[in-house]
Amino acid sequence: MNISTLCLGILALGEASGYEIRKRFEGPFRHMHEPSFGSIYPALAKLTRDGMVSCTVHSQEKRPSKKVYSITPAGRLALRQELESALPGPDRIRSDFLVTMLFSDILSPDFIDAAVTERIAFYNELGAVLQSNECGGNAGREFVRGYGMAVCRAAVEYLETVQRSTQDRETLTAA
Amino acid sequence: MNISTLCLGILALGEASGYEIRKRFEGPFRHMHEPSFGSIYPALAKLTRDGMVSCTVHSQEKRPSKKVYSITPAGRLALRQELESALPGPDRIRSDFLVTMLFSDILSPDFIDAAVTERIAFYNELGAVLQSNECGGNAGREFVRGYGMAVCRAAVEYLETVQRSTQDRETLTAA
DNA sequence: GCAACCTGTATCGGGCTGCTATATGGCCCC
DNA sequence: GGGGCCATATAGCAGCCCGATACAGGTTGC
Repeated sequence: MNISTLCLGILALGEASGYEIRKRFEGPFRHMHEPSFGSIYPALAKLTRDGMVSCTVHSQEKRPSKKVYSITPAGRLALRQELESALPGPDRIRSDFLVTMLFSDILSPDFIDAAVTERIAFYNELGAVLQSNECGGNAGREFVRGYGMAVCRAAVEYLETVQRSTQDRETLTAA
Repeated sequence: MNISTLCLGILALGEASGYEIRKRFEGPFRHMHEPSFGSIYPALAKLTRDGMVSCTVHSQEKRPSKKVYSITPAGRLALRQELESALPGPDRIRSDFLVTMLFSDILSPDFIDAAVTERIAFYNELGAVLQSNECGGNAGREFVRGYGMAVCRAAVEYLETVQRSTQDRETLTAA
């Protein structure tokens, strides 16, 4: 799965500009992928060259004009073939947080505590964003939303349990 | 957080070869990072050049000889400074599975069902690997293990709930 | 007997991220 | 009122990283 396929998929749900595609992965989809502008714009250019999408320039008042892309029938076909060509592979994860925690023995307890506290706040916020995003309509969107919420909840629960047990230990040591 | 820092951290837990570093991220750590050989070997070469690690060749009978790397005092200092220089940023996730599910409306129900079933099996297996890995000793390792297990459990629960409700709907439709 | 797989190191192409540039307008604060 | 910062919008580039490949010998399995 490359960024071209990802863009094609988003455009299958409705036309959008490169900027708008990126924005969709900041709100309620940011737990599944976060493509950068540096990969989205070249991907759209290539898709246009290959006839998978068509592009029309929309002039806007008081804003820069934007290029709105629409998926073509050829694009829709290619998208289905690409997605169904194989079962999705395992998620690629790079968690700086978990790496930091893995080496917690050589770091200061205050730093570790701050990292955990920040992470709890982060997942609480993400959970709230997912919950408030009613979105409706599309079953796929609902699934992704529900998945994100389930994982967020589990992460917060685990982090809070660990934090409480750490605090208890400190209280005991102090006493 | 780059691969150099990651390697330095692993070496802070004990000396290892490039191959062994990779292996550690296949078993119980594969939910946090999966660095490739193509990034590990250049990283180790650079760390050696910079005096962060030292390298000795171990000849082995009936096996290729290997280069075993050890962290130096300078490396230990640099690792702490690097890790404590900022709180860890958000996880970078690329989930082909969630992307596929997002576009489930335009894919065949059989394919979606197969993808969900496969994913349940995957997380069940990962959960089992994490559980069986007693590891002990290091608090960081315990934390990462517990986190992985919590997330796995939540994912499986959610996926199974969705799958059951889909089956119920099919039963209703058939009746 | 030979195919398939494991240990082990290393390189290379290409994909992607993060940063920067560029242009324009709105908002806040001093 | 002007300086700084943020949002919209597109685009290019350096550098990091992944996946594939090469190479070499050993072991397991049929």
